[in-house]
Amino acid sequence: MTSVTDNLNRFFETNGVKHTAQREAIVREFLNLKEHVTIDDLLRRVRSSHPGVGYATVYRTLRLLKEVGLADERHFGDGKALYEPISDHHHDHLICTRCHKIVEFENEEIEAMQERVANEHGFKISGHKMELYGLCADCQKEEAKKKR
Amino acid sequence: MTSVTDNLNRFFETNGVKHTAQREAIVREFLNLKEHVTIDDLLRRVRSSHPGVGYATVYRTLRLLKEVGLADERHFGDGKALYEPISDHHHDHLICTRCHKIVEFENEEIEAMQERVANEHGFKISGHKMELYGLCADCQKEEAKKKR
DNA sequence: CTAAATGCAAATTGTTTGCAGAAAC
DNA sequence: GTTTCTGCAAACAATTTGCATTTAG
Repeated sequence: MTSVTDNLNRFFETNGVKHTAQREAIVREFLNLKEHVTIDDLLRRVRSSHPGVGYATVYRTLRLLKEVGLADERHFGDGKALYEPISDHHHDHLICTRCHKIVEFENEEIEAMQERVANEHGFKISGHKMELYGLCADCQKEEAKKKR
Repeated sequence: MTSVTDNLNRFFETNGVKHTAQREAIVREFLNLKEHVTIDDLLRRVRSSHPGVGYATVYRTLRLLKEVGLADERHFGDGKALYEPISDHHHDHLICTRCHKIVEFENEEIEAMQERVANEHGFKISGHKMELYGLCADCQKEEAKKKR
């Protein structure tokens, strides 16, 4: 089980990556996330302890994190990208189309089947994204109300 | 089974949508696609028969198609959006991370299981996206060569 | 001392919008 | 005739890059 600190060290040990205060702040803040962030979210958090950090540095650091395999970037349709730390166990997303709540889940069986399908097409899988869209329990109720 | 012409008619019958030459060209070209296109791809195709059509018109028409439920927009990581006609049977994507080849597939079992997982979380599903990333057969060979 | 990182502003890219003229209905 | 389109150019938003300066190793 890799801890946040492990990953942080792993990050700075990568070839010629220098250890600066702002990187430390960004990477640490990011790796502790359990949720998705936009660049602005992350920058805001980082600035609360390190004012003066610029957008460019966050973008650049996030790109590094992606390259090292510690961050995942996604686009849920709305303009801006969302980032999340790649955690030990992979998970997928259930997204409510009404209130935009996001629930994470994982399911071994589905993953196994994905593997099989990929093999049938000659692919060797390295990752995947799966998003299920629909109404969450609360919003189903709300929708039912509206119809009355 | 809805045909291209059915969908084309359906499109122009939508509330106050006017029937213009450029729309006809764009929509027809688009609905006949079996693959994904970028805006540029589509514009290029359309211009071969209707030169002078502008980007804006393609963007606007594609937005309409999305609203009417005839087009699907996605972002596979690279900057630009890809569009594809929504066909009768849903499918998912296998994407080669090296040559960017895209293979479509469908799998009933996985879909059934997605449904089940969603139910467990109280969700009522209306759609999903699933993308498997990895190396296609050809690129696996290429990669093997490189290592020698 | 040297190579790499920072912050800023300017540049780029993909997409959207305002508007005057042109078509559709 | 009125409303909806079109094409263009200008506007925008997200992200990237160039560069002078600072900082880590």
